Amino acid sequence: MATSKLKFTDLEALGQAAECLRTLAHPHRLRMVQMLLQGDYTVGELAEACEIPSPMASEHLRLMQRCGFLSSAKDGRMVYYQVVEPHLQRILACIEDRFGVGTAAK
Amino acid sequence: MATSKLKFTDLEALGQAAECLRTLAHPHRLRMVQMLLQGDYTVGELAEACEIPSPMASEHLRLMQRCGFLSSAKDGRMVYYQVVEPHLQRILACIEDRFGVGTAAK
DNA sequence: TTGACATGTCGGAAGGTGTCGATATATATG
DNA sequence: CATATATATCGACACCTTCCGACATGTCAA
Repeated sequence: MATSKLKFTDLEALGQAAECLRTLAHPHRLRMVQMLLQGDYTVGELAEACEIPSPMASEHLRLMQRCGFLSSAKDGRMVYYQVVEPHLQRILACIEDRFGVGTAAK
Repeated sequence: MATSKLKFTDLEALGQAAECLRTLAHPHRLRMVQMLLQGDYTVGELAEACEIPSPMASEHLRLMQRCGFLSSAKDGRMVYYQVVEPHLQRILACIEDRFGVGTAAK
C-alpha cells in the first residue's frame, strides 16, 4: 500500500490501551462499571449484584482504580466507588448496543 | 438504592463481551484492527507493521476471526483480512481519542 | 472495652494465554 | 518436476490471571 496519510497509534501506546482493555474484560468488572455509570454503589452492593463475595469485589475495584477507571470515597465503614474515566461511558454504550441491555426494570 | 428503572446487561452476555474485549486487548491485535479499519492488508504486511513473524500474525488474525471481528479473502497465495464487526470502529475511535494517534503521515 | 460489620490484603492452586520452534499446506516461479 | 514464498497449524513452555480461603484493618454500637 502506498502509505499516503495513514495514522497509526504506536505500539507502546497500544500496549497501554491493551492493558486497560484487559482490565475491563471481565464480566464482573463490566457489570460494576455499568452500575457505577448509573449511580453510586458500595462494595457490598456491587458484590451482591455480581454474586461474588465482597473481598473479591474489592479486589476487582482495586484493579480498576489502579487503571484510572474509578475513584473511591469513604463514608463511615462503607466505600463508594465512582467512574472517573470519561471514555468508559462510550465503550459501555458500544457493549450494550452489541450485547443488549437487560429489561429488568424493577 | 431504590432500584427504579436501571437496566443492566445480564452476566452471561457480559461474559461474551468480556471474551471479545480480551481478544481485542493485545497491542498487536489492536494495531491490526486499526490498520484494517483504514484499508486492506495481507498477513505479511500486518506482521511487518507489528514487528512479529508472519505465523504469529496469522494466529492473532485467526483469534479475531473466530470472535467475528474479521473475515478473510484469498488472492493467490496472499490472504487479505477485513473488519466485519461494525462496533470496532467506535471502540478504536475511543482508544485513539484516549491514547493518541501517531503523527506518522508519510 | 467487646462484638459485629464493611472492606482490604495475602498466599497458593488451577486454568488460560502468549510466544516460540518446527512443521504443514497452498500457490507461484523456473 | 523442484524451489521459494505466503500462510496456517501444532506442541511445549513460561507467564499471568482468577479464584478461594484465611486473616487484617477500620468503623460503628453497646
